[in-house]
Amino acid sequence: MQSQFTKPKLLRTINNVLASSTPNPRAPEQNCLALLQACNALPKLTQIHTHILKLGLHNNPLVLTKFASISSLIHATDYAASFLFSAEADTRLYDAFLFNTLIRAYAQTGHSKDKALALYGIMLHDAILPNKFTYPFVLKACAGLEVLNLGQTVHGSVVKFGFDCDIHVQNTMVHMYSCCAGGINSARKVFDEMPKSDSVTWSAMIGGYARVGRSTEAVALFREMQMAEVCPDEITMVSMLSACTDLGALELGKWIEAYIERHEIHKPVEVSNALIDMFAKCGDISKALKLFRAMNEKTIVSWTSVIVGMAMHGRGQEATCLFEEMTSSGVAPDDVAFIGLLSACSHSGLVERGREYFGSMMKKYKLVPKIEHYGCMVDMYCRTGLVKEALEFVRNMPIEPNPVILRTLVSACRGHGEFKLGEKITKLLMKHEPLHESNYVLLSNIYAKTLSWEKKTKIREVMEVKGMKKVPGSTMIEIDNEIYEFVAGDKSHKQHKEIYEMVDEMGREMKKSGYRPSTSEVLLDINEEDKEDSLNRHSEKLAIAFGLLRTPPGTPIRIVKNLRVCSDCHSASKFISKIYDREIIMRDRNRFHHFKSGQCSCGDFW
DNA sequence: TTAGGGTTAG
Repeated sequence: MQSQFTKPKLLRTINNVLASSTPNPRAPEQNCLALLQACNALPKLTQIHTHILKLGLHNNPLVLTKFASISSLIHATDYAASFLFSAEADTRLYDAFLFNTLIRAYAQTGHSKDKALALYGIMLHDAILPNKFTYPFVLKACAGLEVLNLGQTVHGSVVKFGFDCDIHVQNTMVHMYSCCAGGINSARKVFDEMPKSDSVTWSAMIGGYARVGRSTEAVALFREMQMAEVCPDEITMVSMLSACTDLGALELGKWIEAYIERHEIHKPVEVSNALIDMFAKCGDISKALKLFRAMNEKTIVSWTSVIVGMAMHGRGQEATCLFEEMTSSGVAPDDVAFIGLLSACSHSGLVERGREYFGSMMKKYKLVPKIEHYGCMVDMYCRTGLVKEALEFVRNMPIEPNPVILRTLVSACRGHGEFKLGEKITKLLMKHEPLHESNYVLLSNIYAKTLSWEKKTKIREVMEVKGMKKVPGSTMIEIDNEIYEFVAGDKSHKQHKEIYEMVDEMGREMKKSGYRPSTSEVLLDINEEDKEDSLNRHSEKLAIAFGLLRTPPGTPIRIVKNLRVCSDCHSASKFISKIYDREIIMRDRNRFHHFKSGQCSCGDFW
């Protein structure tokens, strides 16, 4: 459109026709189409709109379709829709192509996907038969809105109208189901029943598994894809890299990188971004930085990925430098970049800088802070022990604090002896979210800390009655391209005997070096000896023991914990890194810990 | 004259 508009001849045409009081009566339709072709801005569109009405073409499907398509190109879909679906319009005269044009426009824009579905509803109401192009748009809208029920209804129509053998429609169906909460198994069912599949089909399913955190299945499916001799493309690679990132599987990630090179797979910016994110979150931040520096074209996503990576590795200072470099290079930060930046300040205890950046969001960059940004600030105050400031900040927030923020406050209260206040906030939370298990866990932990065992037991009983369970802590380790997962007290592994012997040996050696188990962190009403035993069976220690057994001396041990690392395992890892001369790289829910020669990169601040 | 899968945070 841009190039057409700059053509002076077309400009003259549009102005001449609009100025003329007697448009060519023999070809009003062509006249309008030519006008629309040359249109690239809303003021012109409104003039053409008047023109269409003047010529009595408001029921001409050809003109209306062109009107809709041009409108969507210049982001004026709402304007077109209000004209096309005004009270006077006879929408029964419209065809599928006309509807598709608007549905596509709405399905592709961020906040208007519901309008795409509304139009599909009108289409069915007016008995206008959808065609094979309608469904990919409609399903995309369902995927974006994550409306499983509606998606299932649409699935029914697809079957009813006989479009269920079209591979494009089926692929979007897999995508739609995999985007909706609780829909992943339906996605797999559609996937399994497809008579033919291509790289899009496999990427949609692999991406779906990666999205819901069933990354082991994503990896398994990629192996099946190779067996089925379907060639993966760059999009499959991005999905696979997401899965590696989720699993913390550095070796597999490196293999994917090599695969891309070996098969000369096209490397658009999204692939590089996914690689940066993978290396950063799998523990190799220097490689992530190296890739980032080598990129010719950097997008806001590239910058944000590397900033977040730095933050996770406790290099907050460097994260802020990268942010400064980004803005000087002319890339404007968005709200996601600010979440990365603020969490970098939070993770590195840069309170003053965090405050300054938060202030600059509105003043300098005209961005309105969202609840997540307020959350970062509360997190920052709480981590640094500034509980009073955190409470003051929440009181002065222009928006209501969400449960995430309240839970951050409660944790801080527990950590800094403000038990009464913590209890008060938690009870408030439980009123609002009676089925959210972490509220109960928080309260139960406060009772454990204040040695109120009776109250704690009662909470646990309530949880049991309501059928809630605490998410079990687990630690993963990747050895020889296999991923092993341990939970506390795990005996499911073939080598569990050797692992427990190793754990005992580790305990003896650590005690010789001055390690004292932090039994105060064990929130159970048991004696000291049992507490020690319970600490030794933590998933982190089991994974480290397994790593010591199965990897060559002197090589680093990389482990991934699903929750925040416990303080005893944190302290034990320091001792182990020194005693066994091993670097231990641990990713927990929030960040990385690099243990080396008895020290941790986080400086005990996490 | 219209179609499908992908990257950053939470």
